[in-house]
Amino acid sequence: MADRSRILVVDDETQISRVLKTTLSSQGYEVKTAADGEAGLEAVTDWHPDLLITDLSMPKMNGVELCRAVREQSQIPIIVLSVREEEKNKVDALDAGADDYVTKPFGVNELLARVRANLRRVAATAEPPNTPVEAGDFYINPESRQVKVAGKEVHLTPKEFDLLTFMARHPGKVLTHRVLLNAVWGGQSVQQPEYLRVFINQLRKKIEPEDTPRYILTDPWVGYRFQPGESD
Amino acid sequence: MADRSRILVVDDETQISRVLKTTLSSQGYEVKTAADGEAGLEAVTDWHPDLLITDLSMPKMNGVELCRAVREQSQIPIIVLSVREEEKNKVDALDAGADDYVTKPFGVNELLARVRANLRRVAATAEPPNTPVEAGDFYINPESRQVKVAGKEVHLTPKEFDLLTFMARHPGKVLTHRVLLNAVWGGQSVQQPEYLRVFINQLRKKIEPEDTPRYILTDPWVGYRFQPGESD
DNA sequence: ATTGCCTTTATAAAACATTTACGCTTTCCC
DNA sequence: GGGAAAGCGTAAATGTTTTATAAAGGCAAT
Repeated sequence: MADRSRILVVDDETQISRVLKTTLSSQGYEVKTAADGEAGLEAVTDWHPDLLITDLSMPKMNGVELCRAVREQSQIPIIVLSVREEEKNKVDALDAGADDYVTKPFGVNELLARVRANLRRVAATAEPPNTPVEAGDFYINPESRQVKVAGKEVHLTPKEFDLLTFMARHPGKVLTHRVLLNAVWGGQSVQQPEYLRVFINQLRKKIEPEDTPRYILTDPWVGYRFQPGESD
Repeated sequence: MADRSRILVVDDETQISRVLKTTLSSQGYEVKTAADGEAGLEAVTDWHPDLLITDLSMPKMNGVELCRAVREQSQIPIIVLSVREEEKNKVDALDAGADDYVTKPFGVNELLARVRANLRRVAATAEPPNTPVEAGDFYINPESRQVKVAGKEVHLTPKEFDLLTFMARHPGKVLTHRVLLNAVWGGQSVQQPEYLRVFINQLRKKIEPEDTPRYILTDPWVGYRFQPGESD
């Protein structure tokens, strides 16, 4: 990442693509453009951009579908360009995995600010995957796959372990069903929310000391939240 | 933006235009006037004002049409001047993208307060949607879905959360029923205004410390307005 | 055949959204 | 003015979706 950040722009209006390319290039970014969703997805796979800017309405594959497809393979920030006050579509896009949206017509400076903000955010998020997680009452060692809760060792099955580890890496945040399913079972799976309930339940039986959950909290209609213990 | 803010006044009554120009200029704003909607739109395109004040009934192009046309190209705050008899038009204008309204006859200080409030609001707009909203007594974190009011945490259901978040992102702005319903329930929904009443009520019960609303204000016949606390 | 784990299925309970109802106030219209 | 209509706040009933939980079926490794 010491290199220049790569930005992929997906839009069927060549006029907008060209303006964006010029503007972003002048800021020191490396820029590529694609004219529709399919080409965009291909470019994500081949070129590995650090950030994706995409229009919502496009031929071949629209913005929401593109978001979903990209999320199958990558966690890069996605900024969506939407027209007018279509709050609902924006929400769909955000649900599909987009990180941000900018409403057309937009100022160049606004877009640049969003780009910087999103690149900065992921830079702060990156973490070494094999470091032990220590938080509150929990100690999780990914290498030995050892788990201790309040000093006591607990035996977890692989899926249980993956689930707990992922949640422990994002303490306090609400993790939607989609995110959790994707993290543990991978993108292409049938992704049935039932899995999640079953495994959350099993995890709780092994982890929660009392009857009412204290570590794994449920946010109805949204997802689950992991609270490692003591303080917030 | 270190420059003086530019304000465009669109009104066919030259008497009002003149008064506004004098008043606003004395406050350090740079002011231009236009006598009808078409001239106003042209001035928006050419002069790029930071804020627009417009009358509703005008020759050539009325205020509602002007709002819609301006919104095609710009997100600047729009304050609408309306008279009692034009209640309906006022709501139309707000739906068409206006941010605020002042009813004639109005006091100069009232108008100045609205101008300041609306200029201040746009100054703080280039944030990704997942950044926490901090305003007045409120702290709203979309990522953890955590809400704090005056330091105390409050649990909100998803719809309540969506509603509050949307309002908090547009503090001080008049939000019509249509806009709110659209933002929370989406366009194609049945859009019954009853929903809004019920949820506003529930939000108030969870948020308002006293009996008389302080944060969520109702604008009768128009919609609601969110005031995060302290000032204006 | 046994064991351990993942996947399904089934069902009761909980959480939430929607709808209905009603008293009150404000506007509208004659 | 005065009655009708519409908007608002509020509480409560109803309906739907989501969740917790147990348990059965399947598959691979031992």
